[in-house]
Amino acid sequence: MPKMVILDGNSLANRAFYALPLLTTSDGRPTNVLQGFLTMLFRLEQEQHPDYWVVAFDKTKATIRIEQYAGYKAQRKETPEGLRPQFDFLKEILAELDVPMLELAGYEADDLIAAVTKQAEAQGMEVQVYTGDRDALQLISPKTHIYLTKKGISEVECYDEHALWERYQLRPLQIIDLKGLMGDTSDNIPGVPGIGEKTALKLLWEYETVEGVLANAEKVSGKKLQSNLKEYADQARLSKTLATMLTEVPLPFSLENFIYRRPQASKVLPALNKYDLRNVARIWQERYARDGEAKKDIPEVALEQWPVRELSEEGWLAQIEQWRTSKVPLTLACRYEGTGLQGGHWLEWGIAVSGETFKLPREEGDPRVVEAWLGLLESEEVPKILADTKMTALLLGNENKTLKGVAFDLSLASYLIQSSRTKFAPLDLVKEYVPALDAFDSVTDEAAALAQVAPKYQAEIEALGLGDLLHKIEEPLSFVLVQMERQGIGIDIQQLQHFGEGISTTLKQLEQEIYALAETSFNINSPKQLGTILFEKLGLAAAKKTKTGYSTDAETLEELRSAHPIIEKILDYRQLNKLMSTYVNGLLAQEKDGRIHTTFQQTVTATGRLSSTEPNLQNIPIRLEQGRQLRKVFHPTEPGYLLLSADFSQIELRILAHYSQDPLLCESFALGQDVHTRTAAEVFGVSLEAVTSGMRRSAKAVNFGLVYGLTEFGLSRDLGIPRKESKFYIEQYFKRYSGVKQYLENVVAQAKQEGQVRTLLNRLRRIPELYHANRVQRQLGERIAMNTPVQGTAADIMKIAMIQVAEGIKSYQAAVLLQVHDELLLQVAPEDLWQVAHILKDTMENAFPLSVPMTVDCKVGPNWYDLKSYLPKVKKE
DNA sequence: ACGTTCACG
DNA sequence: ACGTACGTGAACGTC
Repeated sequence: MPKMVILDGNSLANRAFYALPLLTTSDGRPTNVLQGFLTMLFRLEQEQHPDYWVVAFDKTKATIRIEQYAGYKAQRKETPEGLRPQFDFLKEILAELDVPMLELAGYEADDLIAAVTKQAEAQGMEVQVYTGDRDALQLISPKTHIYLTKKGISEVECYDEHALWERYQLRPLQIIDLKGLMGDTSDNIPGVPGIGEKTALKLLWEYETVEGVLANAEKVSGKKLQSNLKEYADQARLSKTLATMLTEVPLPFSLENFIYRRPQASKVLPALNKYDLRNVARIWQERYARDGEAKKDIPEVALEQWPVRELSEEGWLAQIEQWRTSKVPLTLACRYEGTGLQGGHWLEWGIAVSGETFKLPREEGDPRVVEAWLGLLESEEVPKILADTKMTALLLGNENKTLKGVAFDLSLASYLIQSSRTKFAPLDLVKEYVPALDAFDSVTDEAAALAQVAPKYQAEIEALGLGDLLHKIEEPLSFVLVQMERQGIGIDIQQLQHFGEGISTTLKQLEQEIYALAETSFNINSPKQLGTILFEKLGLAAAKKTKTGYSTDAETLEELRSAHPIIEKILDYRQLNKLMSTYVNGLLAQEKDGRIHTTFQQTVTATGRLSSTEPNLQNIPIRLEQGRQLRKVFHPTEPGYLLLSADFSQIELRILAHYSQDPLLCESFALGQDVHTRTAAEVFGVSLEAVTSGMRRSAKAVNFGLVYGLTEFGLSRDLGIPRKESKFYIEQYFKRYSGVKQYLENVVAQAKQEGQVRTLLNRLRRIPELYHANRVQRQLGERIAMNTPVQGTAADIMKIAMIQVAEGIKSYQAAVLLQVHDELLLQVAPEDLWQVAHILKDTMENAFPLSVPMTVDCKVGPNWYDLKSYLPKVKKE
């Protein structure tokens, strides 16, 4: 049954005005009604999911009732000063929210509500009326429920026939009689003098209606009451008439005008911000985040069943030929066994095109048909719409076929629209527009569904300006990642095992020493058991706590280093155990034919970076020498080849310089200075020559922090200095680098306005945290707003570089093996080293020119540990 | 399934 | 008074 929700605008606004303290915008406009009304509106929207909704308002002209009774509402006070303007503000915001409003000259909101209710009931709808006015209880019916505001405004109480009976022992229409007898001072309905709610109820319980009461006036107890009923009989009848909500209103339009449309974030947030309605914006944003971002203003798609066309072998050949020449986009679904790199292979294809589907199974298929089909998949000319380009390309690659002609990748599109999404399976992609869908019945069903939602994704990509990012960066990048994953990186298993044996020996020793010092054996890997030993048995002072108990992380233990000899052993144990379990054992488990093939995830991070799994080759140790040794086991897959690494120098700070145009930061890069040294000179007010290593270290931490959204706490912790000192550094920094300060403030302010930020290449990240009820979360949102454009732009630039590098080195004996955010690792034949290194450096430095120069440092060597600088930086004139 | 810890940029 | 630097993935223990 469709659901119609009707709101009594005037009544609710009044309620809100009196229920809430008088809040104002910074320039003094009152907003408490807006806050109260909208809070309630959003709550009911979320809880009730109306199919139709409308807010009714009084029209401030003479109403029919004044013709009936000159005194009607005469006693009513002037609308209070603070309330009146809020009606206009409210209507303005409701318009932005696409909430239909209804007002009609000569009628009160009450009457409009009654008329809409009756009409909606007649059309078989369920009706909910939200009001603070008990008069509306007269509308209750099996189909209509009234929601009365409780104490505040956002709390409501639902009345149906049963609840009404519980409360008053009256039937809905008797509410009119109740008012006829007792009157209503606020509307100046007189009623009968001496009759309040108590007496009126008693009379109605006995005699049902005003007419019944008047007819039996002699029988009622109480002389004064009897005489009043006689004297004011006409007034009682008139009062009853005045209290009756009119249902015969000539509504100038149909209920279709009240169809619910999901408010659009792009209109809602600016409208709320205009009135400083931060709390309301927060509620909206939370709801919007919970519901799933992309659903916001997207209509659901009604999936059609597309018929499956059966073809003979000759028919298939003819059909494939027809697709080859017609070049209509084919939407593909693929069922397969195994996974991309583990020799997985396709089982059947679902093909959807122009309202029809086709199923091509590998098994019964005529080999000629399969060959022809694979030829089509390899054709650049035939456009394909796919759910997962990378997996498809890997599967085809397993039989030496090269996927070409990808016109639209739905997973990547969805990721660009909602970078926070976690599920990109075909069913998830379709469910975004067809929430009720549970499963696909067949591969043709899946292809048809994908084909029907694809235009929605395409439209959304266009609307958000993400087309170039999708087609020029993410889609081409998929193919580069496929090459890299297939190539893998060489790993020296024997060396790794040897490395592991050394660690094992040390670990066993440390284990025994720890047990001896603790005078008991326990599981050192259990933070819980370790905490008990350290802080209870050994009585060490617990500094931090976690949710579940004592904190035993390295930072905490470091503080205790001098307190007990066991601490140092534990820290060593932890470090070695990490190397052993995650790296030695982890990598050994992943090795195949002397190589490691990672999987690069292209739709995981919120910022646009890649991630690497099974194994993660983006977090191989480097900072500590002991772990760094591990890099010795990584080498080229081809004998005699060299590893060539290239990393962007200070890419994030350069992007910050570009964004902020801060003169000092830009100059520093333009002159090719050491940026940390320059920062130290500025912050400490000394010459470049006078910068000490300590000063540089502090400045470096500040520079790092900047990119993360600098905090006093973070900096003080990072440098191990008091908050006061870190505060001083930050102040000094922003004094000198005021352009950076200005930029960071601007990006946060803009993010709060728009609820999102973008990178230089237009990548989008929505930031619901900015509107979270929790302050800590909101501050996180601000740091995200500062960090994402910088980190995300770096990711964009690296992706462009990867595509160009892969293309640029094609004719050389070289391959890209890994990407580690700001580093590319290649292997190259010695004879091609010089040329490939030049191409690499040149391509990366010019992938996306900024207003400051980009510098790439190259290194070369036999393995990932022994790398020496190559192509030393050329001083620019 | 979740929390803690720690490896990387 | 609180809880904090941004972005990830893996191993392990605990529930």
